[in-house]
Formats: sequence, structure tokens, C-alpha cells
Amino acid sequence: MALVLLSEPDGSVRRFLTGRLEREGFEVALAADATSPVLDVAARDPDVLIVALEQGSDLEPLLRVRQRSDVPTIALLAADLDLSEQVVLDGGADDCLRKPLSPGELAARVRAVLRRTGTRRPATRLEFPGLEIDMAGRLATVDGDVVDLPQREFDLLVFLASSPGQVFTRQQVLERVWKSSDAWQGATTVTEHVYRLRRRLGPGHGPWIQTVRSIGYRFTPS
Amino acid sequence: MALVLLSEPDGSVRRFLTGRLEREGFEVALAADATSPVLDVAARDPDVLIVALEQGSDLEPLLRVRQRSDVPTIALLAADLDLSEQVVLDGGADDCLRKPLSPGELAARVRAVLRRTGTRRPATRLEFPGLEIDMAGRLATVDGDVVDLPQREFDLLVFLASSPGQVFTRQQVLERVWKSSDAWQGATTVTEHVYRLRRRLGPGHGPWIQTVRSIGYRFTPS
DNA sequence: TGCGATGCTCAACGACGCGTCAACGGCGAG
DNA sequence: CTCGCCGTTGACGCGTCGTTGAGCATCGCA
Repeated sequence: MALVLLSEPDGSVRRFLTGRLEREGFEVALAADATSPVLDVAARDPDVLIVALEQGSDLEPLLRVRQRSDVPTIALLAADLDLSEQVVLDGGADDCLRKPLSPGELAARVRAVLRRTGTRRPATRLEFPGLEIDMAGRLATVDGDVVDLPQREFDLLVFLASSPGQVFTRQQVLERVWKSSDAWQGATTVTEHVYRLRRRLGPGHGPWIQTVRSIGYRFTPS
Repeated sequence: MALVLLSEPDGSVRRFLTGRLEREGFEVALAADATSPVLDVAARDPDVLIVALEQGSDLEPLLRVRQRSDVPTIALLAADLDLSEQVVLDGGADDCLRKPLSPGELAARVRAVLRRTGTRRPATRLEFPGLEIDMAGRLATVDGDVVDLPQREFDLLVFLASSPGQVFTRQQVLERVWKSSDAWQGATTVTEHVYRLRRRLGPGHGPWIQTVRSIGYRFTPS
């Protein structure tokens, strides 16, 4: 179940929201320091952060969290807070509610945020005309035929196919697929793997992986 | 530039929102049938859908959209709509606002949703009537036909198209595209590349690159 | 109208990058 | 223990791109 980190200084509101969220099936953790939840985010790694913005506070806690992680964040705006919803949202919040709160709506907004970020994280399947990639099963199917790829080639395909149309240099590929920050690996390694990957995918309906000369490679759906 | 599909039956509200959203930098498309935007979603493939729920309507349009695509959706709730925010959100909406609307907040919520879902459309994109330049994909499309350009020609095009109407001398082009501080390169090299670039772009709707005699070159949108 | 300068077009050459093949080492399976 | 697959690297050939120079067309000016 999803973990919600709640940063709310007012004790009664905190208990009120905690009870409701737990009854809706969330696991709730409380931020130790309500004014600066950034440390708690790092420590507990929640799925969503709810942070209350009090009268007089600024966007600083929000910005701090945004800088150091990309935990989806819902802001609770005090009734007399002089920041507008627009400002808070543009400050990095994924959603915000003005107090007084409807706890049911808050829970629904948590679910809505989780639906987006949660279904994105296990982007477990990529589909293109003539090519499907099952990241959970680590296998690809070309025109219905299953081809199982070695790890490196599969990772390479997933990386390229995750951003269709994007051109990546060999260095970028090395950093993100090989995870070798300093290119101890030769860049020609990438060339070779692309070669093998292309051969294994076969000359099916399109050279999905195109080379951009003196730059790198690009995946295109068709 | 993100594409927003707006489904709002009331004409005045529609104009009001369209104007504001366009002023905020969004491209706005209007749903042909305000009660059932599902067909428009399939046809136009927007980055975000804004759908108005009127008094008496149910969640049906929302559910239909959710079933057939995963376009992020923001619902606008009529003031007298008897559905709660909670119900609408749990019905699949990513966000919702109760009328009367704050157009600035709506725009901010669109940005917030796009921030989460829309890493797919790179901002590195130049668009002109009949000519689009995808800097991330390193390819240009002329009247819908993709032309992939060699390294130098693409860089040259991007450089010129980044400052439409500006005239650049060949020296300036050499310094900024070729990165050769002291022009070891001959200036005629630029001439040649402009020639090839023009030829590759074809005689499409306009000589985008014009020569300014005894000065240099200039890019104009049309 | 003629002359000079500037830019366009074409051809050719050199260099670089990529595809391809081959070989080697490591690791796990049989 | 041995065999085979996978990951990695080096070498080589070919295609493409970048660059330059020369000839021709065009423009501006007298």
C-alpha cells in the first residue's frame, strides 16, 4: 500500500487527516519537522507528500523538496494564506487544496496523483506497431514472433524505445544503460550492440533504430 | 508547445478559456461534440484534455475517455453539479475545478499535469508554417515530409532559425556553428552549406534562407 | 551597356564515422 | 571440465560528409 508523508503542524488537523487516510487504506507517516519535510522525504521515501502551507510561509519547503526529489506533492493551503493556487502549483506542487478541507476529496486527490505517477513507474510495457516490449517479462515480440534478447541488448532497446524520436549520443547510452559514469567503456561497444540488436529484431517493418551520423542513435516507432 | 483539447459547451466560457490558455502559451483545440470528446481525443491526440461536466451530466464522457486512452484529464465542475470532487476524481480525472473558474489557476493546473505526464514532448522544437525543427530528434519536416540533415546543415539551420529575421555574416556563422574562433575555415564553406541546405529543404513554400548581398544570410518564417 | 564584385553551382578530394567481421575473455550450464 | 553464449574490443573497408577551388551567373554601379 502507498505511503503518504504528512507534514501538518496542527495536531488536531493531523489526527483528523491521518485517521481518514488510514481508513481509506493509506499508510501515513508524519514529518518530524513540519516546516521542512525534505529530510523526511529522503529518509522514508514516500509515494506522495502532503505539505501544509501556513499563513506567512512561503514556497521554500516546496521548492526544497522539488530540488532534491520528485516525490509527487499535494499542498494544503491555509484559508488565510496569501499565496494563490496558481503560484503554489507553478512552484512545483502537483495539486493543492484550500482549507477547510474535505478529507474525502483529499483522499481522492491522493489517489489521482498516485494513479499518474504509479502507473508511470511500472511502465511495464511499450507498444509500437509491429513491436512490443514487455519489460516485466524481459522479452520483445516482433510481428507476433517472440525474440528474447540478452540483457544488454534488451536494456538498450528499452532505453531507446522509452523516448521515441529522441537522439542519444553513445556517451549518454553508456551512462544510462551501462551505468558507467566515466566512459571506461569504449563508445564502439554501443555500436556493436546496436548492430546485434538490429540484426536480432530483423528487417521487420522498419529500421526502428536509426543512426544519426556523428551524433548517435534514435528510435522511431515506424 | 502543448496541445490542449477543450470540451466546453458554453460558447462564452469557451472563448474566455481559449483566449487565456493561448496567451499562456498553449495550443487550444475545441472538441466538436462537447458531450463526447472521445473521438476528438483519438483524432487530435492532445497532451491534456479539459472537459466540462454540466448539471445533470454523469461521468460517462470521462469514463469513455479513460477506457480508450490515457490522456491526462482535467474536469470543470458546474457550480450546481451534484457530483462531488471526490467522485469525479475517483472516476478517473487527474484534477478538477469547481466553477466559477480562475483561468490563471486552470492554466497552472494544466502545467502541473503536464509536468507529471508530459516529458514526452520536448520543448526543444522550432515551428514555422511548413517547417518544423525537432532539435531533440535532430530532424526537420517540410510540409509533413521528414528530411534528415547532416550534422553541419542541421546545426546551421537551427542557428539561423533560432533568430528569425536576424542577418548573420558568414564570419558569425563560422564562429557559432563551426566554433572556429579564428576563421581558419574559408567563408565560402558557409556558402556551400547554405546551398546544400536550401536544396535539401526543397523549393517549399518559401525560400526560408535569404541571402543579403555582401552581408550574409537571414532566416524568415515565410 | 560594360565592368567588378559577390554569390551560386558543380566537381573533386580527403577525412571521418559507421557497419561489419573476427577474436578474446568470462561466466554459467550441462 | 568443457562447451557455448554473451560482452567487449580492435581492425578494416566503404560510404557519406565536410571542405576547397574554379567557373559561371547575377547584381550593383558607373
